Parts: sequence; C-alpha cells; structure tokens
Amino acid sequence: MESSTIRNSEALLRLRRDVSLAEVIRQEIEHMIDSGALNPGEWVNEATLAARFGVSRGPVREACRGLEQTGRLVFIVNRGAFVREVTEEEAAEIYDLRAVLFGFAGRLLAPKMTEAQHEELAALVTAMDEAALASDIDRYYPLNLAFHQKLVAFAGNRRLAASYERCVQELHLFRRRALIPEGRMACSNDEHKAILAALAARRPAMAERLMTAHVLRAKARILGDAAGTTPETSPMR
Amino acid sequence: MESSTIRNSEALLRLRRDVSLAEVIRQEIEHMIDSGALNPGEWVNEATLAARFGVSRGPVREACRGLEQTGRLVFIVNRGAFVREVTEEEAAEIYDLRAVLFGFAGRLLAPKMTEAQHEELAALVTAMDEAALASDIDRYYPLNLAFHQKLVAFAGNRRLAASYERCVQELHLFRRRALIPEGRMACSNDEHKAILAALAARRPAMAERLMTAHVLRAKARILGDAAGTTPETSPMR
DNA sequence: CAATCGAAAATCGTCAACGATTTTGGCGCG
DNA sequence: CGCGCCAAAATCGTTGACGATTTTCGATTG
Repeated sequence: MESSTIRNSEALLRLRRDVSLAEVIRQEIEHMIDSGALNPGEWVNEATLAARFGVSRGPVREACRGLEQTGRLVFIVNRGAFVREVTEEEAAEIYDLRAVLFGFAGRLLAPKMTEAQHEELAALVTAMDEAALASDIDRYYPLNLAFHQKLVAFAGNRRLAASYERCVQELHLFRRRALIPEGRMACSNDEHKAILAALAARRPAMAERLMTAHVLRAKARILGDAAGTTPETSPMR
Repeated sequence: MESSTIRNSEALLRLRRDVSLAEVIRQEIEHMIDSGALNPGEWVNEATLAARFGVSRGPVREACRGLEQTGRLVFIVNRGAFVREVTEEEAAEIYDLRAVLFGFAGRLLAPKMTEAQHEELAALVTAMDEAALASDIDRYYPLNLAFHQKLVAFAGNRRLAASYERCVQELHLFRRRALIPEGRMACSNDEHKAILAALAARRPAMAERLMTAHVLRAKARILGDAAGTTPETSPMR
C-alpha cells in the first residue's frame, strides 16, 4: 500500500457534519482497492491506515468490518484484515451470476428506455468506437464500465443494481482480470451496438439474450471457457 | 427489543479462540432481527446491547457496521443505528430480483441434481404436504424456507446463493410480509411438486420458468401485483 | 551451515473515558 | 392551554491505553 497522500485534498474530513469517519474511511479504502493501491491478498494494517488518515484505529476497524461484509476484505482473528482474493472458480461463478443480472437489466430496460437514456448510451458507444480505433485501452476501459453501469441503473431496480455492482467489484479481486486485448475492443463494442439496437427496438427477450451472451463471452475470454462451472448457462433455451 | 437472555447459553463467548466478539455479536443481532426481537424501524441502542452481551461498545459498533453493509441496519449520524425498513416499492424490486435468481438456480440445478438431493427436497415437500393438511402454518413456513434455500444451495453457485439469501433477508424487513394464507399452502406446495418434477426430468428451461413464476406469485399475493414495477418480468418470452 | 528455540517487537482485540450532539423534560410566556 | 426555550440527561463518535497473540530476528545447537 503505497499511495503517498489521501485521495481528495478535500479530505479535510474535519469539517464534515453529516457523515461518520468510518464511512469516509470505508470509501477511501474501497477506492484504494479499486485503484490498485491495495492488491488482493495484501494485508491491511490498521495502525498504518489510521495514521495516514489521521484518526484512531476505531473508525478504521469499523470501516473494515463493513468491507468484510461486502466481500472486499477477509478477517483472520489475531492477524487482521486482508484484501480478498477471488479464486478462478469463484470468478466463474460470479461471471455466471453477472451474466444473468445483466440480461435481466436488459429485459427490464427494453420496454421503457427513454430517448435521453438512449442518447446517453449511444454517446458512450461512440466514444468507445473512437477509443477502439485508437487502440486506447486506458480510455476504453472506464467507458465500457460506465456503459454497463448506466444500463443497469436505467433498468430501475436498485436491488439489481447493487447486486450487479458487487459482482463487478468482486471480479476486480480476481487477479487475472479483464484487460481487454487490443483486437477485442472493436468486436466488443459491436456487441454493445447490437444490445443498444435491441433495447431501442423494445425487444426485451433479444436484449436479454444479447446481454447475457456479452458477459459470458467476457468470462470465456478471461477464464478460457473450459473452466465454466455451469454447462447450462448458455443463452439458448 | 425485549428478549430476556442471550440466545445460546453457549454464549459463554469467553472460551472462543477463533472468532472475534464482533463476529459473534453480528450473528446475535442478525438473529434478533430475523426472530422479530428487533423490528424494522426500531432503534438499536449500542450501550444496551453491549451490556446485554457483557462487552463494551467497540465490538457492537463493528457488528453494526457490518450489518449496515448487508442492508440490515441503517446508520444516522449522531443518532445511531436503526433496523432497516423496506418500503413496498423496494420489496417489489427485491421480489423481481429474487424471482430471477431462483429461476437461475433451477436452470443450474436441473441438469445435475443428484438422487440424494432429489430425495432431500422430496422429503421437504412431503412434510409441507402434512403441514398444509393440518393447516399448520408455523410448521409450513420454515419447511418452505428450507426448500427454497436448499434448492439454491444445490445449484452450486455460492455467489448466487449469497445474493438470494440477502433477498430473503431483506424481504423480512418488509412489514407486510409473507404470511401464507391458509388456502395457499396446498396450492403453493403443488407448485413445489411441479418444480421438483421439472428438475428431476432434467428440464432446465421448464424449471426456470416454474421457479420464477413461483416467486412472482408470492410477490403478487403480498403486494397485490398492481404494484409491480416491472411490467416485463413475466416468465413468458 | 541449517534448523530450532526464545526473547523482543509489532499487531490485534477489547475496553474505558472524553467531548460533541441529540433527546428529554420542565419552565415561562403568549 | 399550547408553544418555544433552556438546562440536564442520554447517546453517539472518537480516542488512547492495556493485555493477548502473532511475527520477527538473533543466538544457540546439532
């Protein structure tokens, strides 16, 4: 854990009146994990974190307990907290669930997507096209994430969004994770276009099928498919 | 919050060497919520709980932070923790997600259910038949819960099981919750039989359809259907 | 020289205490 | 009689400290 300063200089967390330290610190540690400042398997030192944030260990421990329940940390008694490592087997299971959730989001959104939502998603697809053309993965990756996230949010089921979000986060804890290979970017974005078309055409079943398949292809790419724990997860019925 | 003693007399939690107090207390509070000793909206007094468990407030706070992240408690700064109240709107969303998850479990389990698993589920159906015949809801309810839970567990996707479990728990926080009316018991168990038959026949698509519909019927019964936030959630494609 | 043992350091789990904020309850005022 | 104000009590958020366990690391031994 080696990022020199606190994330936001607005971490003048002393003039907060409506949020506890534990809350702030939980988000801070979350960000450290997401940004790679804290890697899977790594040990989380309470005293060090407390010192970095300029607080005592109490709030840090509360934050860690929260992160334990969201599957980001693992506690070992008398040894402390460690960033969770997601095994290949777990990753396969998470991908399968994520595929179902994403498909469900499509089924919900298709009959009710607004023009504004469509434009927002289309803009992301366009931007991804540009990034793909430039082979700029660093630009493509967050756009891709935003596309998926927005789509799930537009589906309008908060519990679904939360479950999906957690899947994405947990997959970040899988070491051999989604670094989209050069050639796949354009191809993957073609799938995005097909998905968006199905949504715009108000075809729930087709949107669901395409979106489930889209995630399962990502799974296959990263896990080599053979590792699939779910023979019947295929989108055809 | 009015249960006189601590749940287990084995709560001689002093001779534990491999689990932290926070962990024990989290489970204890969880049980208080599930058992109705702590109701939605109710305030969770740290000092009182600490006293009841014979510990200080530190571990209690850690436990509560964990429960906050699992959606059981809600923190309000400088006012403490409250048992979460799930609104009717949220309940509808959770039911929809749960229907999808349960259906997915069926799709996974159908092609691979073992004889032993089949017998275990069949035994529960038989027991529910007896309870239904006797109009004994108190006996029916936990059997019903076990049937669903086992089925999801047998599907073999731990992430799915966790998500499903959380849905069930959150629905417990919805006030007007699933008290199966007399007449529905036998009817509901008939659906269980159909589900079990589809699983035994190794028909994933049919199992999924039946299981999704089974949950959506529960939703309709409790929420009055009209409240359905998801017009396209219907099992037909 | 490698392995083992043991003392010192580091770290965790828990607790008790302190200020800050919120709630309570009584008092005066309109 | 109701309403707002003010002090007292209750509660929360946070801290620093203490014992217990784990880890580190050097000395000893085979």
